[in-house]
Amino acid sequence: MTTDASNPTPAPHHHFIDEIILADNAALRWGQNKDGTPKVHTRFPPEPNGYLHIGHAKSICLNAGLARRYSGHFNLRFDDTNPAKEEQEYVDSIIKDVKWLGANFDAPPIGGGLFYASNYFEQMYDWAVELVKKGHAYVCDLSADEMSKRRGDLRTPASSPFRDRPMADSLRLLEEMRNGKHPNGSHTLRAKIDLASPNFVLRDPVMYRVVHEHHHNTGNRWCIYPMYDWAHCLEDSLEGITHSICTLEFRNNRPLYHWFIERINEGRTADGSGPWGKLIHHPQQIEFAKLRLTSVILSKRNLLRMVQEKVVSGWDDPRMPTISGLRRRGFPAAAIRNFCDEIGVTTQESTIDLGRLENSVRDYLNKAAPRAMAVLKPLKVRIENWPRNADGTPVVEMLDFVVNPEDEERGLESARRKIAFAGELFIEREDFMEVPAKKFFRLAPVSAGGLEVRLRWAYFIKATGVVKDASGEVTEVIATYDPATRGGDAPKGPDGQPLRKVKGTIHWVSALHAIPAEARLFDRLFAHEEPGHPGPNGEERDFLLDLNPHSLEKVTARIDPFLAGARVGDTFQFERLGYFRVDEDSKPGALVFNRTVSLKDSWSKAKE
RNA sequence: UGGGGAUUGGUGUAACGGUAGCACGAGUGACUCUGACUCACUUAGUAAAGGUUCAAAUCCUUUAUCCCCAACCA
Repeated sequence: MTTDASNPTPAPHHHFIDEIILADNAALRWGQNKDGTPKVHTRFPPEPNGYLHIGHAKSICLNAGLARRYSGHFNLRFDDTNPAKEEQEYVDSIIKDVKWLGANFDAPPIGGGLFYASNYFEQMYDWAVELVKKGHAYVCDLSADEMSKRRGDLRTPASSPFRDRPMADSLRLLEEMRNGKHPNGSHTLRAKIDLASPNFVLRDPVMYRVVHEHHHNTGNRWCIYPMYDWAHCLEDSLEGITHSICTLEFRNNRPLYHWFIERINEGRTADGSGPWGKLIHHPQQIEFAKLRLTSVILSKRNLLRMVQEKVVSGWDDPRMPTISGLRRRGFPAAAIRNFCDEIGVTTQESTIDLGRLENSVRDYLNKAAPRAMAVLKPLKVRIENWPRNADGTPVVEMLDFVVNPEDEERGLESARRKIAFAGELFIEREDFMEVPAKKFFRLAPVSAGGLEVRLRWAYFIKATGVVKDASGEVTEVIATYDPATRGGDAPKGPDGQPLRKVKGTIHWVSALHAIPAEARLFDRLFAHEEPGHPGPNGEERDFLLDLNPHSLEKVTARIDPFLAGARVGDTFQFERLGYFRVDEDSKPGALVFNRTVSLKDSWSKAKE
């Protein structure tokens, strides 16, 4: 159903990272490829400790997009340096999600490859030994608690009694740590930088800690694991990354990123003639503002909590902002990409209205999704003057239905299919009012001032009466149709113009033919724009207090029998209702549709 | 309290000393076999105060507000 041609990606917006790359390329700062083009190599480096979400999509689109734009390469790399939090399940889901988003790390033209930080552990260890030998690192015996106490504060420096430990001792202890001779928390390897630095990141940061734990990739080969700062710059260096793009909170870490590489490069030369061999590649770190969305939680910690506390059905609950949740909800990858491009890339933190994301989805699906008719909350309409066969059964007519009037290639001439009409149907309960409000263009009894309306692609009808149950609720509408309006067009006069017009067109399904299906209607998960916003006295509040109790509504809809053949993942526009995707929970003969997003509705807005 | 950053219409984002523009939203209207889509018009902004300059969103000074940093997380 979905083709890229039907939705050309708009020209990408230029931002400050483009400026940096353009300047680097002009100066050939990162050298050239074999064909002479300047090198550009980016990466997306998730820790496999959770599922990816829309915020990661911004980073993925940025990094892969830059690689594409500058004929560069893009890597997917797992920053798997903490076995305590990481799992294979997350690795698998991340690979799937990144591919689904179209960031082709494993295929030309941008594919740079799939990598694991854990595959570099041996090299990292060698370099750590090198730093000890160069006098830039030492083994510290302080416990985490003691180290924290000795961290100092804004005014006072940190301290460690092990800072001047002889190099030989540190070398021996580091090897013992690696060989499993020491328990968790007993020792760390620390960089010897500046215990009085106003930047806490530089107060002799930990490079390695002892963690006796199984690792999803390296198994039990290691019991010391590198910290982020020590590992990340080396991973980038080993992969030849030119532009290491991360989020704003790593700004304080940038000096350390450079410090480590510079210390390794001490005593190294371009031709390898120095005592320590060849220089290693020194990438550039660039920070940008992460995505924030109104009414959306985007922290792995809190998303994990929602999964664990079963506030949602799982990481892929269609209300979740995870990539897997959005996919299941029906957000196309191309729409997410368009969104990420539209919102821009800057260094100022901002919050995007969730409506922007939904608009990107509507824009895309409007062009791409075939139409169908379905009724969410049915109200029966009986057409009293509908003809019957000799045996008393109603006549069944087959009418034309346009598959997608927004199809750019063919417009209204696009494919048509047949839909059955037999005089008895369901319309949306909302499309009928016993006493019509002002500006209500839909069905209402003629006696109450109701107008003639069009049943889409079928006939003009007028409501002539209602049937009510004991409680006074309308259970059925009696109507008459005009046979001269077959197909939904009014008879035309000699000038070719229709002789009359109707204000309202409503959707319907044939009561004799429609099939039932479950429709899941979603609203935002949180009722407040800033979940967990501070209370009236500035006190902290649990973000779960802002949960929207009405974020999920299930209804039994009546749908066009044509949809019986729909498969999981298929997306349709149910006319006037929104876009719906067939959910994984569907079973043969029992379809489940997720409403991806509703159509804009200026009538419901006008009512308010 | 130290250090590092950020402030342009309701929201997001351009303008790199020389006409404050674009998008989204909102409003109005047109069109319409989806109250959708599309189209037209309207709306509204340089955080504050000083200074430099022929000229300041842009440079300088001060102030205000917000974000990040004292994990053996990333």
